[in-house]
Amino acid sequence: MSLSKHEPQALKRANVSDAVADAVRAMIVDGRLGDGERLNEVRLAERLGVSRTPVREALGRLAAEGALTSTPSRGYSVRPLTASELQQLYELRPLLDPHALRLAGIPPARTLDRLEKLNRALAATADPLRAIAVDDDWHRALIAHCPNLVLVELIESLMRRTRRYEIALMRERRNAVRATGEHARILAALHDGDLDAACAALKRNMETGGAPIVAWLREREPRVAAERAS
Amino acid sequence: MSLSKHEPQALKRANVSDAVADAVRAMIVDGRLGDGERLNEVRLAERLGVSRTPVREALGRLAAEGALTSTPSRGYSVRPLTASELQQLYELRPLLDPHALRLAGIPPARTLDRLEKLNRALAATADPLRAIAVDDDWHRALIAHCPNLVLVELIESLMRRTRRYEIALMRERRNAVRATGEHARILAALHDGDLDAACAALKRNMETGGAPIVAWLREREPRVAAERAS
DNA sequence: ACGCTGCATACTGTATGCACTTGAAACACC
DNA sequence: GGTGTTTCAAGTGCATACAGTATGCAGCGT
Repeated sequence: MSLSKHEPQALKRANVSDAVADAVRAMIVDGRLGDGERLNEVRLAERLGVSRTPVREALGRLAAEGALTSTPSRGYSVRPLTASELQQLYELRPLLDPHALRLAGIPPARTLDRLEKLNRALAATADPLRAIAVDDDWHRALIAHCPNLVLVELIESLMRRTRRYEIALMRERRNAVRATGEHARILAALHDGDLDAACAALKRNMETGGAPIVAWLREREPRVAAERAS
Repeated sequence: MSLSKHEPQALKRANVSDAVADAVRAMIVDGRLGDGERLNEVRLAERLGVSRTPVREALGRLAAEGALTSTPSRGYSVRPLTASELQQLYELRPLLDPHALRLAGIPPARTLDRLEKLNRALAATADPLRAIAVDDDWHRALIAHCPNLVLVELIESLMRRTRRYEIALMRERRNAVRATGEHARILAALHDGDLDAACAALKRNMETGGAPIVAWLREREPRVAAERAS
């Protein structure tokens, strides 16, 4: 791990604690902090060049978000997701995303253009990590016009909670599975003005999306548990 | 520290900050803290007999949960829900609850017994505030066997976020609207082993449930805005 | 009388210090 | 050699102290 001991990272945001929260969030999703890893408050504070207080606040908020767990007198650690919990997260998307799309209705032309552009970018992107971000953006754009913002925020939250494992898988297996074909079918239905068909296709897309990641974690889980036991 | 002459909260939990979070949560739902009200850290700390540090941690976590908002240099305040946001919360229940029930399947006999008992208690409860709790319990019990715990937790979170307004309405209008009839229809379908019918009835139940609260807030909203402007 | 400016106060945001708990290594004992 | 005990270091949890910022008010000027 690259640690610049004395000069902290940018920490641009107004509140220091928000900045710390962002920094730790980033560490979690991109794998610098592994599953179940314990966070040392003083080291974190030193590394970021701030005191323990804003660090503790940030960690508390991340715990409230579900990214960390706090065990009494032992501080915070990265909350590991079980394979079954990850599966449950993915199982909600076939329910929520089509509903959001139905509420959003057929997107306007400029959004359809953007969706096609994003899908071409997805096909063209070599970096699998970048592909994950583009895929997320595609789904975000698809439901951008949904009037139920609580639902949109909910879907975003599901995406955030699963992203860490998608990235971890992509780091191991370099071959990204792209859903460009399924996206194209959804777009075709939308162009035809067939909202029902688009929602059905989106549902299928969401049903298949999570399977490889869950399978990967399920296969990997016993190994991790064994490591932890030793 | 001056021993508090008035110590309203037990503060039982192991962590002080958790206890504070619970206390503030309770203050919000039962109306001691009104919409948009600002929280003074020192007064809160004194009243609960602790220092500011755990208070700040608790407030930060409540903000992460969405119960409070933090405005820079002005601290935390109770996050008011707009009528439309409240409506969006209620609009998700007809989607989520039936799905959870379908995943749960027909409940075992002892759960059905419990549901009928709760429904009779709902009909018999005079106190409208107690009735809200019983109704929530009924819906919790209905989906208790749902294997997707993320979904169950999600529904609980929606219940928490709306409860404050249900209680506020019940305080004004003392007449509670009981859904015992709709519950009975759902139970009848479950007794018949007809899961589809039960889910459909539950969907209707959820579609009608939120309307009066949303209407109440929508009617009340301009008045509140005017008060705040003055 | 009205508005503007500067000051005082209150409160938030951050840092630091202290006590207590926990985990583990060293040690004694079996 | 293995096991139970003691001691000690590391680290969290809470309290307090300090600094920066917004807000209300008084006084001044017009």
